[in-house]
Amino acid sequence: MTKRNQWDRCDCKVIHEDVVNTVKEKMPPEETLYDLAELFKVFGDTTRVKILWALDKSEMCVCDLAVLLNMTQSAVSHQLRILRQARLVKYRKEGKIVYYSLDDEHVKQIFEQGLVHISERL
Amino acid sequence: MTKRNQWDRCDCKVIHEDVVNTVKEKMPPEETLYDLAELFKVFGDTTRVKILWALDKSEMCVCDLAVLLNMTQSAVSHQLRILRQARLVKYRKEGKIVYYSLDDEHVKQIFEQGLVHISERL
DNA sequence: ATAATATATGAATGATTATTCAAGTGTTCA
DNA sequence: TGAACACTTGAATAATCATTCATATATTAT
Repeated sequence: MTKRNQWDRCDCKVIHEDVVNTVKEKMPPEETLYDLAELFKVFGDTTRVKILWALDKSEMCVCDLAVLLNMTQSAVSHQLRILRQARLVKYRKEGKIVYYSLDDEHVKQIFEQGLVHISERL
Repeated sequence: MTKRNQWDRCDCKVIHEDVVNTVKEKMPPEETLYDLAELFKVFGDTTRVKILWALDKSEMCVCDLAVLLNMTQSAVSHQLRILRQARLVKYRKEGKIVYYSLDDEHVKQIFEQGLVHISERL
């Protein structure tokens, strides 16, 4: 008596086998899809979207962003670290003040594509 | 003796007041930025990225996707619900089989912009 | 009607994560 | 030197979320 698992119960794997295999061949490497998801995860937070949008308008220091977003400077700093690690923002120090700015010209385009999608679902 | 809060300790709000105000005026409405983040949150998961990528290549049923991604049908179905709610995929029923396909021509463009960013950080 | 199949879904669980709090580093100014 | 400032960071907490498991619905075949 062979034990059945979830896969054995699906006939599609036989019926659509060639479709699945063709798609499988066309899929990018696992790592690429993972990196892509990780990048979008960074965009998937209101605070970070606000920061990126603000920095697209003007270079700003951490304190400016905290005032603008009405958040603690600590919370902003934590989010800036994530944006730094994703190489979406860069910074320059001027005395004790740290000025952040965008480090990617594609951010705006990604946002715009997202906005198109949002505006279409009315 | 006036109690000081976090905002009182920051001089930037005085120094950079006009910059902050100018940026504030240029910011999109709160709701737009929230929706944008919600959309990217949907893209911010490896499973969903894989599903979207696969559906861009071919219409597929839930079982096909489960086999392709080596996941349980239940897990795939849960993620498809999220993609449906975000209006990124649509479906058609054929008997007991449900075929899913992409419902947005911008998905590919958003992915491509993301890939450009990833490929540039070497 | 019953069994098998394809999919959906609610509850539970474990993992991830945004924010807060407290403490730290480094710089400027008195 | 020391106090104030701008910012960073680690730990704790609370909220969110992906997956699993069990069950439910709908369709087809016997």
